[in-house]
Amino acid sequence: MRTGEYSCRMIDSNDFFDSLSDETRRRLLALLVSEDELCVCELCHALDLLQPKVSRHLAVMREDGVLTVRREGLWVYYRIHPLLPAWAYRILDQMVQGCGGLELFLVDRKRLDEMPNRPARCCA
Amino acid sequence: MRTGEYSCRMIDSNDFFDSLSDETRRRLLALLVSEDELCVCELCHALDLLQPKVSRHLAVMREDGVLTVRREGLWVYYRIHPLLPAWAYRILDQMVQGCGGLELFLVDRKRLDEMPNRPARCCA
DNA sequence: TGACTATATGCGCACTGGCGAATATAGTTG
DNA sequence: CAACTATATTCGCCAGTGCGCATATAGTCA
Repeated sequence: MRTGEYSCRMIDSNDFFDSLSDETRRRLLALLVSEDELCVCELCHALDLLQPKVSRHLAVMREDGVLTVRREGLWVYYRIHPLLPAWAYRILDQMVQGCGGLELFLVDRKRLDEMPNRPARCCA
Repeated sequence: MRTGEYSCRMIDSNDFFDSLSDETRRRLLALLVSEDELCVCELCHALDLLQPKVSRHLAVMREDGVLTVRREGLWVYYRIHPLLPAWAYRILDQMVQGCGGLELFLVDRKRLDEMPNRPARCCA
C-alpha cells in the first residue's frame, strides 16, 4: 500500500512472475489479454493441447492470483484477474507486444477465431 | 521484424522470460535497470549473496541475451543489454515498479548505496 | 615469477515442476 | 436415476535447475 496507484489487490510478485515463466501459460495469457474471457475448451482448441494440461496451467495462474474463474453451466470461464496491479497489467500488455507476433502465438489466435461451435455467452 | 518499433536485436522471448523467472535474477535486474552498470562485487554486496551464486545468475542472463559484459582490469561490469527490444525494456521498467518498493529490493538498494570502496569508474 | 583480488566454472545433490495417462468431479439433460 | 459433456485432479516419472562447495581462470602488482 505504497503508492496508491495499484488497482488495489496485492499480488505476490513472485507468484506473478511464476505465472509468466512458462511458455504455455504465456500463450494462454496472450489470448486472455485481448479476449478478456475464455472457457477451457476454447483455450484447449486455440493452443491445440490436451485439456488436463491446459487445466493445470490455468490452475497455477489462478492460485498465483493472476486469473479468476467464473462457472456457467458446464463451462468454466477464465479471465485476467480484474484487480491486478497496474504494473502487472502493463507487463502483460508488453508481453503481448513481444510475443504476439510470433508464429506460435499467431496460430493460437487463428485457431481460436476459426473455432466452430464456440460456447455462446453473448447474452449472459 | 514486424513493426519496426523494436530496438533491433532479436532476443528469444523464452530466454527473456527465463531470466525473469528467478527472484535473485529480478533483484539483480532491478539494480541494473537504474544503475546501468555494476560490477559483480557490487552486486554481491548489494544482495548479500556469495559470489559464485551471483556469477552464475549473471551468466544465465548473459547467455539469455538480457545482459552484456565489459571487463575493466579485475572487474567485470554487467549492464542491461543495450539492444533489447522496446517491449522488453518496458517489462523491466514495470518489474521495478512492481518490486522496487518491496522490502527485499529496498534493502538491496540501500546496501549498494552504502557500500564502501566501490570501484570507481566515473572517469573511464 | 609469486601473491593477491575478482570472477567463473565444475561437480554432486536435492528439489521443483511439467508431462502423459488415468481417473475424479461438477453440471446438464432425459 | 443413467448417460453425457466439461473440467479438475491424482499419480509416477523424468528433465531441468538452483544450490553449496571447491576449484579454476583472469588480471594486477611487486
